[in-house]
Amino acid sequence: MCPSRLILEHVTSRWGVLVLAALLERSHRFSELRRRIGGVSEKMLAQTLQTLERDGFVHRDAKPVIPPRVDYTLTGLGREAAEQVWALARWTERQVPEVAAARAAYDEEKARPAATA
Amino acid sequence: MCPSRLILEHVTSRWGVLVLAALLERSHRFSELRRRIGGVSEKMLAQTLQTLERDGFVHRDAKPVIPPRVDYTLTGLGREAAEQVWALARWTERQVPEVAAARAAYDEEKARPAATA
DNA sequence: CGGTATCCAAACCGATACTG
DNA sequence: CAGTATCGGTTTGGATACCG
Repeated sequence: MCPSRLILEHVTSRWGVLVLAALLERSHRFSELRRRIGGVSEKMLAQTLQTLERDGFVHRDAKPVIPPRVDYTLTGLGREAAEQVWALARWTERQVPEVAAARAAYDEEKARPAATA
Repeated sequence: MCPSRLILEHVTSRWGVLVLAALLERSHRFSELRRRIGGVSEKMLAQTLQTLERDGFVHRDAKPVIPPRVDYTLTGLGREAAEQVWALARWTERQVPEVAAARAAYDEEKARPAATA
């Protein structure tokens, strides 16, 4: 697989985008992220965060206190990535109507038994 | 799921990016794409192309000749999308060394039983 | 040539239970 | 609070065989 694919992968993964978007606004604690994003399991959030940390996109700041407190912050690389991905997501959102129209046309075309133009 | 996710999904899917990149250069026939991309099964290529066509990113031009000849071309929307995604992929490629370094540091950190800073 | 249909293995992901 | 471990359902995707 092309090397960049490995990065694009988590950058565009289901939860990766949402984590990046949340952190683009400000740092978050683990449960804050979980509540903020909504619908993500602890497992997936932890996994996503680990991958992002591993690749240098987020910084994990674990404070040795009780109860534990861990803050996640974007690194410089992570901020750049988040901005890129966020821009793409925004562009995509603007195209939603056009895509919806294309889908409708496509479905109608397929539904039609034959003929017509 | 957020609506834009559905579009981002195929735009950033394993083969979607590669198809868009290939078509960004020029139109391709089905088997041309298959050879060009390499490693993609007929099934996945067909599926990818159908999704992209359905959403209005590529135009499918089937000529009623024997043997069959089908050309795939980017639509305006598809070209925009391809450029965006391609730009992101290029940016990603430039960051590969930085990410590799981050990974190495991360792995070394994990390998270390304790101490040091 | 340009697909579709079927089968099967692997990966993904959520729910749950448990730990430091 | 911030995770890890395990299990099982769902989805994904490749190989193969076949059709127009």
